[in-house]
Amino acid sequence: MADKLVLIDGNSIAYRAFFALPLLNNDKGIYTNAVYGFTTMLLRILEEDKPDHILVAFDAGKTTFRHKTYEDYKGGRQKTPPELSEQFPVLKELLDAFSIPHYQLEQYEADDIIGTLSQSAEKKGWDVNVISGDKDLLQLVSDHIDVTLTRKGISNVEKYDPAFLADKMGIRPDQVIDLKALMGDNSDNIPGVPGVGEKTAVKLLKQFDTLENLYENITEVKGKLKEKLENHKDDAFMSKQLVTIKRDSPVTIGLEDLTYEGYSNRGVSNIFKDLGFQSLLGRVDGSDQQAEEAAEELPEIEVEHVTELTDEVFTGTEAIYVEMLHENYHHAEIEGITIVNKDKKYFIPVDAAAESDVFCEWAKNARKRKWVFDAKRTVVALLRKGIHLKGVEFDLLLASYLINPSENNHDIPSIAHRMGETSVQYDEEVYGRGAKIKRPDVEKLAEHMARKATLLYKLKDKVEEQLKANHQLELYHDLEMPLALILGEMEHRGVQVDVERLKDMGEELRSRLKEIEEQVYELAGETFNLNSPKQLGPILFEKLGLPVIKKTKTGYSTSADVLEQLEDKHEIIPKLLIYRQLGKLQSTYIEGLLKVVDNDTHKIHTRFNQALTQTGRLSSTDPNLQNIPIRLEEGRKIRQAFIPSKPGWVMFASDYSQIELRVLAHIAQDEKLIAAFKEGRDIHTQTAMEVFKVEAEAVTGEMRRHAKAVNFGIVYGISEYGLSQSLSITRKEAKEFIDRYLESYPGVKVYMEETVRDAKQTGFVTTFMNRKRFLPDLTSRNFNRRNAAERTAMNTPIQGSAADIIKKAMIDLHHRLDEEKLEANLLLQVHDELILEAPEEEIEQLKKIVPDVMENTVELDVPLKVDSSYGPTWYDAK
DNA sequence: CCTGAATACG
DNA sequence: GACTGCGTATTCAGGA
Repeated sequence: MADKLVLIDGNSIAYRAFFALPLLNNDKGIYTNAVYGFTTMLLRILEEDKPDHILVAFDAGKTTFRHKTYEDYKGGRQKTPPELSEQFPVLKELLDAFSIPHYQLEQYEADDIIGTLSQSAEKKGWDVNVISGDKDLLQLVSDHIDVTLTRKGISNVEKYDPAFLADKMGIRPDQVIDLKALMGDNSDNIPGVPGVGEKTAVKLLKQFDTLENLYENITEVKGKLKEKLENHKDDAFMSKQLVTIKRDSPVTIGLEDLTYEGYSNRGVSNIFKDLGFQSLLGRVDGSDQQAEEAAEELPEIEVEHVTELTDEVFTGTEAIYVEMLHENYHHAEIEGITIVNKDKKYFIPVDAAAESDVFCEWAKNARKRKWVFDAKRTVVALLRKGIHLKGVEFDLLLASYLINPSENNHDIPSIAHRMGETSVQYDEEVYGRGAKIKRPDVEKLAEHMARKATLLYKLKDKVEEQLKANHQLELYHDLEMPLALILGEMEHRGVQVDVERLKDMGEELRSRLKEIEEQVYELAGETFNLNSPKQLGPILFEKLGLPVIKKTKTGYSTSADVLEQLEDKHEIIPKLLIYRQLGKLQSTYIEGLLKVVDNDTHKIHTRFNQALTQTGRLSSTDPNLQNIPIRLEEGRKIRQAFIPSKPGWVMFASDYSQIELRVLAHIAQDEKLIAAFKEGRDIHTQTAMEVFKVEAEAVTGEMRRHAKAVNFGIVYGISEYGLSQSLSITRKEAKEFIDRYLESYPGVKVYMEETVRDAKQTGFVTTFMNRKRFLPDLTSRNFNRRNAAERTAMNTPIQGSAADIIKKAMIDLHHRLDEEKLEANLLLQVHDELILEAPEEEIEQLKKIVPDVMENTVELDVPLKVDSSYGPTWYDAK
């Protein structure tokens, strides 16, 4: 096989990576985002392309030979930000660690180096892959030279060969130069012919083939275009000269210098550690060996293995850590328990603990203080063994989440490493990952667990200080910690499921799906995998000739909103929509739920993730019980399978009405919005009256629908485009709506502006209860990122404060049910509603108590409104 | 084993 | 001119 050479345009890729990734700096305070992005791309190239030769080419200095032709070459270009320039030396160090050659040449650009070397390589019969973000490089494409361009960001790439280029742009590689000569390039300050864009240029080239030929036959061009071409003939030819990549630049490096023989794992992982690229460590080979080495560097630790427990083990305050090697603590086997206090470290087999009165008494004594990581996980797991853990006073997981929800690794070793404690290995290093997870010998296990438990001790004061500085102690102690225990109870209790009902629905769906499937094949004239958009696309848009509405990066979009627009164009479309709808029900909600129902009890135990969302909401997994269908009747029937756990009981549900808009009214202190809610008016009608300037009687259904969309949009941090899409109106009309909305509710307008301004100052936004969210992208130079961050700044205090409120309501309700000695139990929380099960006799009381608690858990300047309902199944609680 | 498209919820 | 509404989870196909 031919040798493979990869040539990377270093500046271009670093530049792309820099703007694609948030401006993160590592613990040493140096910016690393460009280096990081470059590295992920490099690792992928090495893994996928497996090159025999490689080079990273860089631009040299400020001036190039092109400046002699044209002084203003690359003029007007923004100066490279210093945050990026400072990363180039680091990048070169990193390449050295990878043993990858890099090269630059005075007076020449990376393009010319690549152009020259790719020519020589091609002559030798090598296959070349050029990697860049710059379309100019496409002129190098040939039978043996592919050019891979980054699209959005850096992970998203497109590989061009001559055929793909022809398909995509309609031109040959050598015409790329003529194309650029005509259309110019703003970023390099290449003039081209003003008024000629890509479309016109391609058209001209299709007709005339080359720039030279175009001007020879200029008489064939008509009108304004001809005039423009003639007036800027010189510009066009100079531009052509500028964009032509030199294929004979005087490089002092040869193909023989580009041989790549792999890198030293040790060197690369050291530089990764140095730069703080923890997540990439797993991608360099030999991590086993590395783990061993890391383990050897750990300080000695002495763990006492005990099976007979005595009171002396417990000092009054201990860290307790319960290990499970699998995520789902409702089923995972407990590997052991570690107790660490200021004196000693103990490892206790779980059965020894469960059988020990001393241990169980200690556990359930709330006056004995316990420090843990993930109280909910710990408590639920121990409960399965009959151990009731009480007196939890510190939860490192929740503390870490509150300090910065955007950190995505809230495990003990990651938190510790962030805080400068390296005395622990990552779980993956000790236990392995994914399918390779395995229990180490008990000595190793005990040591690793003890190290983690010890860190609870070490980190407690630090994180609590930080919570205090953030004014988050109340949020932590009075909201999240008590909530964790309530959620634990809910999860452990589970929800009863009517398995037979689910199976019956599944049977019916199965036959209906089969029927539709056959009809679709009939209409398509062939069979294919109906679940594959990739296979469906060509059938719809090529074979059946339906109009293409939207494309995805991998092909035609066949999403529901596209299909809906094609609904009357072909009989097959409605069938597809129904197939999708029913297929989702079958696979996710029938089969998916049946898989996780406990065979003995017929209950489902979800897990609520309390330390995940960026806004403070909960999420639910394994299964997700927060997205059980409701909007369409077909799907809603799934809820008939969720039933009370005892005969004579009912499902009882209470939900907040428009909590987010009410929260908005309160924080924005908008008088009109507040008044509307105080007077109990229909808020969407009210908005319609304001926006359309009409009386209540004159509000049509259409007007109300539009007003409703605007209200939603406002909560999400509206954009004209977003609103225009959701209402299928023009952007101009959408803008009109938004402007009129903000005129009508001036308080909201001020709130939106102030929130974004303050957030830019401080770098974060907060909620009612001082939940924090950092938004580094607010200062991004990337338009899209910045805009998205601004919308997030507007939305998070609203969504997050609503989350605070319902969480507090859950705690209050839990107390209240206790006080009132009711048997009713909380089962689920779905963002703005609570689902309980209760004896029928309690219905009348609950109808008062639950809304009472939810409505009064906080006092806002607007009333909170709660609607309740109940019935024999969840479906009926509507 | 991971990613992207699609679809479910608030 | 940027190509776009906020927050989630699961399933399937398809490519390493």
